[in-house]
Amino acid sequence: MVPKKIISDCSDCMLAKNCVPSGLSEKDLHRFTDIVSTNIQYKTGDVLYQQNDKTPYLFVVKAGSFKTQTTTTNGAEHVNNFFLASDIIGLDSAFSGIALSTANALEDGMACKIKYKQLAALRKQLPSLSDLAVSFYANALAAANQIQNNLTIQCASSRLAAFILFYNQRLNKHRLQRADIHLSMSRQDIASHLGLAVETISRSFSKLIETGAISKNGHHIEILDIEKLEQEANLPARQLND
Amino acid sequence: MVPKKIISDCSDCMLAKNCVPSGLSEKDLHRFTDIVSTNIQYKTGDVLYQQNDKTPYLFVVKAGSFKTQTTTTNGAEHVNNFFLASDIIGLDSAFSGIALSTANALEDGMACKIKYKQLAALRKQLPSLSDLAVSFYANALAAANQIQNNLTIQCASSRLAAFILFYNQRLNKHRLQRADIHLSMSRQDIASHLGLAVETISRSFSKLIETGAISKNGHHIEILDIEKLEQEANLPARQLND
DNA sequence: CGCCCGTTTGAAATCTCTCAACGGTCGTGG
DNA sequence: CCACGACCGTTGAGAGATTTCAAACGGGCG
Repeated sequence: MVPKKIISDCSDCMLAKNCVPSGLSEKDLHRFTDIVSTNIQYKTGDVLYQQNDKTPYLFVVKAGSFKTQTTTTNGAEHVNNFFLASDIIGLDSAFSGIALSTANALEDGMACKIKYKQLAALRKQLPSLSDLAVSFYANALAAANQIQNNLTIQCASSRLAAFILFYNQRLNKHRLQRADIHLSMSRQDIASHLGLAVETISRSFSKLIETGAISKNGHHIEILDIEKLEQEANLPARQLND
Repeated sequence: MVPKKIISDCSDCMLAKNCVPSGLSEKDLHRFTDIVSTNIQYKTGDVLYQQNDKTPYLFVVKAGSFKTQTTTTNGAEHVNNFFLASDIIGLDSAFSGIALSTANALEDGMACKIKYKQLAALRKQLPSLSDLAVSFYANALAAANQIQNNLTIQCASSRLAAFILFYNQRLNKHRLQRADIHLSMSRQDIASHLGLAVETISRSFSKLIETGAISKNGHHIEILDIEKLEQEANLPARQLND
């Protein structure tokens, strides 16, 4: 008997259309399932790979959320990115094989682990995978540019507003359009990601609540007035904070 | 007669080892030269492509320097990136075919223009090009992460120091290790890129000069003490500015 | 030579950072 | 079951940095 179960792991996957299988014909799918370990469980804090270590894998987030962070020479840490369902972790590192950052789980979740070299070999044989790889990278690059833009917003509460909008937009890619957000990362992680102090993050949340743009209960955020939030994110510089 | 000249354009190119030809055998090179316009001249301010326009091309910088910038909904502009010799412009846009930013020349220079769709077709036929494409994207992604990290540096003069180091590092990829830098962009461009006010950029330059890390004459910078500059770039937060 | 633009410098206003204290949650241990 | 401590998040106050507005300087160009 053919091991049908392994194949169905990917063919039944809700996220297959955003993952490698979308670039494969049904008859080639098994060539991918041979090099992927699906549905690996991770608990809060579990590490996918460590900065400067060898990383022979790409990871696709199936459930939960993850973050990548880098430690600079002086010991300071910076959270580079957050990853949600269907996001691919390790695109910047897998090609060279050396991890540029440390990746770990923000909450209990699942991810699929792909052997990068073998995926590259497959890509060279199957033209459709080549386009898919490029599209993954192009999307990651576009997202990085978006984050860059957000980081240059001067006003702290605007930067936070932009972050919330960006996060919500990514959440809504894989669910019905909603306005409630579960922020799985700590305030410290948000602060590090946005280049602000923790206290400033806290105060910025309060400010966004005061204006009526959002409401908040712990790590649970609700967007009450998305237009107001967008307007808040687009403030030209430091000002209008009363 | 075969149009030998066009082929030699790329085979004689100093930057060929960093460009598409490095992924091609000699016999396949003509297939690339058919889809590239080499050594197009650009004058200061010339636009390669405009945000939201269709962009069927990738550009490889041959000489001079370029920038990409995005205009947000409120009209604010942000300089995303600067491009030097051998850099590829348009990786984020070419796949979708819609420009995410506007690209233009910072000074008189040259670039080679590649028809993206035909390059993609070629990539699907030639496995070595597939790896090359991924390596280009992985490098671009790593650079974007580096810029992200620099943007979260709190102290303005540290952020500028990190920018200068990053810029110098990129310049030195294609020249003998040197310490003199020609900054072809305006202070306004640097300010926009780093998310600071123009005046702050100016003052930060003065600060770096006072410490003896660099000297400056208009757009010409010289790194006098690279260790001091690195130390300056690694300051933990806002402080030590006297 | 004068004008325009980009850059630099000065001073005041504003925002963020830092330090500090407080409240709340959670897990542990008595 | 409750008390305690640790950790996270919030709020307050002062110090410090950057922004803003303003003006002066300098080089390039007509």
